[in-house]
Amino acid sequence: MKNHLIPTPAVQRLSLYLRRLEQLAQKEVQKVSSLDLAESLHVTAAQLRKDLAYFGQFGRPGVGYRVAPLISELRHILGTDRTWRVVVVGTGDLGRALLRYRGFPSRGFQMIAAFDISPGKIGRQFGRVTVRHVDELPAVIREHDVKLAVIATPAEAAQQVADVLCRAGVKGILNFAPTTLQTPPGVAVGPVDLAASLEQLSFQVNTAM
Amino acid sequence: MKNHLIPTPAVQRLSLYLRRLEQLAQKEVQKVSSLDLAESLHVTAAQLRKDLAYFGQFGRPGVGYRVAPLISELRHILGTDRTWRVVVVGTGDLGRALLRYRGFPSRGFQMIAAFDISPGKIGRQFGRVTVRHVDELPAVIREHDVKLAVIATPAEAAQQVADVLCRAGVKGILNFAPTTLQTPPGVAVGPVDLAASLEQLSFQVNTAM
DNA sequence: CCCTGTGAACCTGTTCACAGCG
DNA sequence: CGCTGTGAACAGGTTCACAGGG
Repeated sequence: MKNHLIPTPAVQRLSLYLRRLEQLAQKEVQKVSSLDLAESLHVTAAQLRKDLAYFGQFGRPGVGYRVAPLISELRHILGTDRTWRVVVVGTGDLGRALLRYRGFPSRGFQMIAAFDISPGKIGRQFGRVTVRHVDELPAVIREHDVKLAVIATPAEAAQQVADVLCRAGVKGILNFAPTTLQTPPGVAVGPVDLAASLEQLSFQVNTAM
Repeated sequence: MKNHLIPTPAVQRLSLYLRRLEQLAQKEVQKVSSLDLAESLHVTAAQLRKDLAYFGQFGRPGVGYRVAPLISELRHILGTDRTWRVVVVGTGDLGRALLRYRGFPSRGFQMIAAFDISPGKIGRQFGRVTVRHVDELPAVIREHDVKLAVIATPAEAAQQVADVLCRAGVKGILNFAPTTLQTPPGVAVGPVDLAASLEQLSFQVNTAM
């Protein structure tokens, strides 16, 4: 609903809660209090309750939250109560690892196609998809109504690829290329900078000494 | 110095600035204004200036920032004006991709060893390192005075691995396993949840419709 | 009595606007 | 005159503390 009333960090934590809840469900835990759930995630109980409260009333005073229903609610909020078809562009080591990453299917993401520009890569099979030439991108995206894409190309190619993706109707891009993408309004970008992640650790370790 | 006066998001943006400045340096750009630098990164000029100002006065009024010196300053602040030795634990697809990732060495991170527990993996060569048994972890970490590690194991193994790393003296862990790690004070964790990153896009795409 | 949901207080981070220097 | 550095105003998020329901 009023999306901009909800803090972005709160939505990010929703993913964190969901992940933990699924661990609990696997252990057949039935219910959990905000305190129990929060403390294992380095979050305060009050914050967890507030985060959930942005979206509705899912708990019972005096009892806590029932695990299974809350999982369903969170999946619904995050939009992963359905399966998203995803394409991967760039089939270097990283692209291939993402194609085969086991954590995606169970969370609602299915890698349906991979693209590269190198003749040596095209036709090869990674995971359960065969690599196609980037020229086929728009056709595949339209045919399967793909809304999400992963960019795992070198930085130099990333913007071009993003342009093609946007023109073909993709609405969200997870970008592993170390460059900032320009996209039209309505297309979300999730930047993942692996080197930057290590840099942040470097900074923290450095300043703690 | 007074670390807790500096907003965490500001430090994260430092990585972003550094990345862009290195692109500019490669194009032999000599100087840049806060406005030019900021707009290509979806950040405001005022924010960029304030972020830098937390650490010192690096620009010249009327001129802007000189690219090369600012790169040096940022590297120094982030602690990447030296090379960090890093170990990777877990040599599945993702671990191997990280071992070979070309973006690390140029940003100050050298992968010096890889570890696994599966007999089939041990002894194999990935990138320029040979996979060793996890039992050798403490010895290698102490021998090379390793401060940073990457965990790319299944979730079930991650906490155990983290415990070993912490006991051996590692001070920062980049965690790709989909679980929240418990670490003693003084050990920083950088969580990277790939599925969660896609979930955030899913949420954004969903609520934009 | 336990635990949620929530307004209000608080605090952290961002934006504004301008003084001041080259 | 252009652009930085920065206090002051503002906005956004988090924590507190408690009312109220099972």
